[in-house]
Amino acid sequence: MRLAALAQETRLAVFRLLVQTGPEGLCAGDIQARLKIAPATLSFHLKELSTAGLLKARQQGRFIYYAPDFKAMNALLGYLTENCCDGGECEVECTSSATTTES
Amino acid sequence: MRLAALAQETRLAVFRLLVQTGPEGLCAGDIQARLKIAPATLSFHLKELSTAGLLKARQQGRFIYYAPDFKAMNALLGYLTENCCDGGECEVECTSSATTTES
DNA sequence: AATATATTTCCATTATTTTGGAAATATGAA
DNA sequence: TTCATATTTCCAAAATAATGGAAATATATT
Repeated sequence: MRLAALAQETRLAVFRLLVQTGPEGLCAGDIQARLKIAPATLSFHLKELSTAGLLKARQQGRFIYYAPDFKAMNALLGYLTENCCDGGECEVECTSSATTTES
Repeated sequence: MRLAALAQETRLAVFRLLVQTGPEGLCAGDIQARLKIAPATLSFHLKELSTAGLLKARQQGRFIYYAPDFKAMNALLGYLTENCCDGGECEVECTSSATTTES
């Protein structure tokens, strides 16, 4: 379940960081350094997010880069909009331009 | 955390049912009958959703009606769109008209 | 091959969430 | 007041998830 993958402090933080970073992504070590998470723990969450389809991983040398899968995120938003925002005054709008949201 | 409230099978089912039902809502007993959940369990989840701000409850006689809080749902979608769908090709669109999604 | 670094897997521990029976509370009806 | 129904709270058991140290794996460098 994609929702469940995002519904966890640490994972949401990781995902947000990666969204901010953009499509190039960050390698595990960088994420670790930025968010101060034990390697094993981070690895666990990265797998969780990847399994859910929210992250794409690409190996580069001995680094593994993780980047958000925007398509998946769109699908999730689509699902929520369709199934959980109907019948009502739904008014979601996409700010395609970076809305620089400080942590 | 609102995400966490929705990120649970049973609660998502409850919320979807209520969204389908509309602003009048359903009383606990009806939800219970439809989704076949033990009363104590349902009560627990309803509280969870209410606490998260996703449901509004109104008492009517000895029945308690629960209805989705569409504003809260919009806020959640807004948050996700802002924070988790930036930098990318985000293209969420709201289908304000009922898109009859069968369970 | 030996060494160094990046990341993951293994695994046990701890923490959190979910579940539902039974008792309690609330409201209404007779 | 007594009885019936709706819902919740209490509480303990069961299930699931998160954490991180230590060992394993993978890749690169010398």
